[in-house]
Amino acid sequence: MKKKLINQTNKLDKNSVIPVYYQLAKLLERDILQGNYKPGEVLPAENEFASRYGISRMTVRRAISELVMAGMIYTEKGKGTFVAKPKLDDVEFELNDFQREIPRKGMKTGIKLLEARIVRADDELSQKLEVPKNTKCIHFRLIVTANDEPLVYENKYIIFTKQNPILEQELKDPSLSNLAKLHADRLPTTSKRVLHAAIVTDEEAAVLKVRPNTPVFLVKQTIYDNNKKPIGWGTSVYRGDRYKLTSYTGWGLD
Amino acid sequence: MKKKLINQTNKLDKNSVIPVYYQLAKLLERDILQGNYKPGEVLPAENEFASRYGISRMTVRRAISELVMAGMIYTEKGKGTFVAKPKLDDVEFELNDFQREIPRKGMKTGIKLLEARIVRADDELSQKLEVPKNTKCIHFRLIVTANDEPLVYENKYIIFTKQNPILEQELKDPSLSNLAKLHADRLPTTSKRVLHAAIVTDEEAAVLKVRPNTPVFLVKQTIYDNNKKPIGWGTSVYRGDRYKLTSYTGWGLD
DNA sequence: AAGTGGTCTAGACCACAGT
DNA sequence: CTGTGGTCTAGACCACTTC
Repeated sequence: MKKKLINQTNKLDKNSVIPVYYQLAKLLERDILQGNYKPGEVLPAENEFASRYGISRMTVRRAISELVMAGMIYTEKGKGTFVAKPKLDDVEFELNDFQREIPRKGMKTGIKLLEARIVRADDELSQKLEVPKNTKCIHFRLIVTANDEPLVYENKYIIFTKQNPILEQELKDPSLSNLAKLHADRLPTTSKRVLHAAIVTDEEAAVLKVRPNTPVFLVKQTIYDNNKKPIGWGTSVYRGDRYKLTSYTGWGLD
Repeated sequence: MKKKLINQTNKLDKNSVIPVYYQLAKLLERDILQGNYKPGEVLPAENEFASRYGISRMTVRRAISELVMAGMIYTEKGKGTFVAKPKLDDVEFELNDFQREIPRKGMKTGIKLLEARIVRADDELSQKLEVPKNTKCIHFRLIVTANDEPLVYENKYIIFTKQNPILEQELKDPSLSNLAKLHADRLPTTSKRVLHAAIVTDEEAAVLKVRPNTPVFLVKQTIYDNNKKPIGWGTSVYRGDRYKLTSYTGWGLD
């Protein structure tokens, strides 16, 4: 019988001022971030944790509840508790909602890959990705369309570490996190986005087929692995005449 | 002895398929939204709820936990459980963070009230506020400055229902929700904001002292009472050369 | 039937607030 | 001191999934 030896060196201190549920939650969080439990995998049962650590099942549930709220794991009644996949595309200001909204409004979306090639990091890119100059990177240039009208123009760079062919997958989901998964050997866990108000450059105006001085949302995104090291960087230019961001706050929203 | 009669007609159905903690949470939520418990007030103790409804204290705690997560109430160890004040200014895309960041960066902020007078609702305003044309409203025009440099230009309208003098309070917190509290007799509970990318109009450029064609964030906000009826409406123009929005998603952010 | 997570109980001890 | 919320226990029954 093969036994999982995860946590073999880890103990919970029942006499600590730190609550047991919190210790267990952090312990599990660490194991998940370290990859001892991988996304999609099932965790040991609650009763197993309870007997393994000599604590009550309710305490185990409290620990699990913490990670569920953090979005790291999820539960399925009768089946078990599973490690969630990091959602890097749920943004605070929800710019991505528009990509999902467009199909619902009866428009057909498309992705046109303008360019995908290996480049050497210049000054700006080496600084953004925290790598030496001339490091090999993959550069993607693409536009997102709705009913053949350009809506978004994107430039994305991934540190080149995995010799993968360019597949259809890129065209189905050209998000920075997906590109990183396909072309880098480190797992993306965190994403930073900065939203700017801007005016189209001449190049962007030509690609998006808009007049000069059109207002745009300019989003600069960096994705990181679990050690906070950058994996990829990119910019997205959203047509300001077609996009807006909505947010509700307060009570009674249900 | 005076007894609170709140919930006198409300019962929990222990045999329902709906969990007891959920029933209790919804019951409390309704009481809070109806104003039976007001913001800042202390709720009955957990043991009181337990004995009042004949359920375990742990179940009461689970119900309370739901509302704490929803941000409607908060707890203080040794003191009690209290009704929270609706935070209408915590925005999903966190535009307000900049108002708070500026002082931390050593700059002194100021608010300049350009205008505050009673107006009659025109077509657009009557539509936004869902009131008949010519309804009395208060109109505020103001700019927010940092080191005497204009950063934000705002126009705000509140339905006129309370005969209050213009006080210093408006200048300390000229947020739409605060203005509504001061000049309307309905409690604001919900806020909707829509963020646009835009270019300054001539009037805005003059007030903000920026060149024409400067990119800006244009935020249109509506605040509602607990019946989803609008109380106020306003627009805010943020200098795009000074503002940017940042958001982090994923794991390991702590 | 066996195993899982979801709910609930009736206690218990603790740290902290206000008296 | 009493009352409060925070934590924890050792059970229990349920609905659901899988075999």
